[in-house]
Amino acid sequence: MLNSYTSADKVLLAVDCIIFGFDNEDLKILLIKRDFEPEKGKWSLIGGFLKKDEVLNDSATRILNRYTGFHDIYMEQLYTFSEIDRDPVERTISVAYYALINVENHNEELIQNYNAKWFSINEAPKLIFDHDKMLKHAISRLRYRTSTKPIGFELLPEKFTMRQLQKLYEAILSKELDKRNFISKINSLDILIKLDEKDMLSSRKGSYLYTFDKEKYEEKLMNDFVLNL
Amino acid sequence: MLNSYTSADKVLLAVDCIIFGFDNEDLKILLIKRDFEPEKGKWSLIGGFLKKDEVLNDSATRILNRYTGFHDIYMEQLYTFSEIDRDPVERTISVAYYALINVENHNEELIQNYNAKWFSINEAPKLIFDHDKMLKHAISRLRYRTSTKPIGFELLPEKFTMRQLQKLYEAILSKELDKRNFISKINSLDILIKLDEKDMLSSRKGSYLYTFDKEKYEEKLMNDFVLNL
DNA sequence: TTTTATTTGTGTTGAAATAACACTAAATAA
DNA sequence: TTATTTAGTGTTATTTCAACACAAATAAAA
Repeated sequence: MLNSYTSADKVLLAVDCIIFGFDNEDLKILLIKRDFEPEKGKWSLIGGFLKKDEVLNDSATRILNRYTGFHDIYMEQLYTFSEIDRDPVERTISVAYYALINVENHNEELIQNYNAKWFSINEAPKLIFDHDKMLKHAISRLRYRTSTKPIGFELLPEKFTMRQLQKLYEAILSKELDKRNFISKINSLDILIKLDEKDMLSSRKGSYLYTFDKEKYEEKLMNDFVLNL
Repeated sequence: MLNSYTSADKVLLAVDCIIFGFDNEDLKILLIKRDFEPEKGKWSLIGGFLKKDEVLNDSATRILNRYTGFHDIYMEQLYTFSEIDRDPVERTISVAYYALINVENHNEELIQNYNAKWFSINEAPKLIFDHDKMLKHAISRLRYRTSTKPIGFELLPEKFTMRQLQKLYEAILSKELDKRNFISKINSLDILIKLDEKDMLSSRKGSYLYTFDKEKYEEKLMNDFVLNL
């Protein structure tokens, strides 16, 4: 029976992040053009290596911060990928995370520095290694998430219209939703505050702006629920 | 920018398995009494270390085989745990898996050798390290699984009664179900074959035995579905 | 000033799914 | 023969879900 720690093999542990954003039309992911070998010049998820005295979540946070400049990013562990040759350089196990951020207020400069770019998930280029598989997983998890947790706070601007929220759900679920049914389902969650203010940019009539009721939102984040759209 | 593989830290990667079984009454887990330090004599999930040239799934399979004697065990990766001091001996990241097996036909001898024992999930002892947390995760994942995949083939004997199947669902979901509603929902899945044979042991009247229609079952395993009980 | 075009905002209704509910049938044991 | 136990089986009310259309507000164009 193997009971000796010292005889066990050690491996490299990477963390790769699928960063989702939303531009009022499409669901997007942030990719970088790798500037080192192997696969230099190819598109890749952002990632890095786990440090010796670092918890995985902290590692993901550090990596996310490095590429976006953000602290406090919503993020969840996804799955751990371990195919032998997934990384041709050296055996590397990768723990994938996905994150949700607001496209609008992230750091342009950082994006430039890192040769990063937002892609619609439908128009994303082929990615290196097994990153395409990770992305698929992430999308599927994000879809599931819509049925058990509120979503939007992390992806939308502070104030947003009902239409924007609906577009977000449509982008994630990749299907069209009925406006009236959507509104009544969302309202039944009781997490929105209707403001006395209209957005006049997107229509002649103008549409009311909403914000999330942060307390109620976070309470739902903790305690799941069911939402069938 | 960190782009050097060689400068990254390597860590120990463990695999821990939550093995679920079912005894017609309770949902059970297989635990072992550790026979080495640290925490010698305490109850623990079965586990081991990932080998250098091994994929995580294979590692879990190997470990499951060692303790149960089974090949072809149904198994899914759960989550990766990485708290710094989760293992007091050395920094160890652990990838948790859960598995479903049939309590009846597993290897008694192996259980003896390893000081293993089945516990009802309600009566499980405190476990070492963060294994309790892993167990919680696993139960929650198993519950979710009932709503998207068929379940039972892995946990029940070849032939079983409707009541047994219901008891299994009740044990997993930890709630009582209405017999008539349960039967009609299960039947609508169209994965059972009613046999021309009765089990006379558990009642005077005797109850029909069923088996899974393996093909249909596996088709549903691949393609999810929705089952609300 | 009037007309046109565009997007918002709002309820009802039929269909489907779900949850609640109770009695008879079969067999063995007393 | 009677009593006991568990199996087997449908209906109904409630709830949820999906489909559906038109008027109101405004800005732009005529």
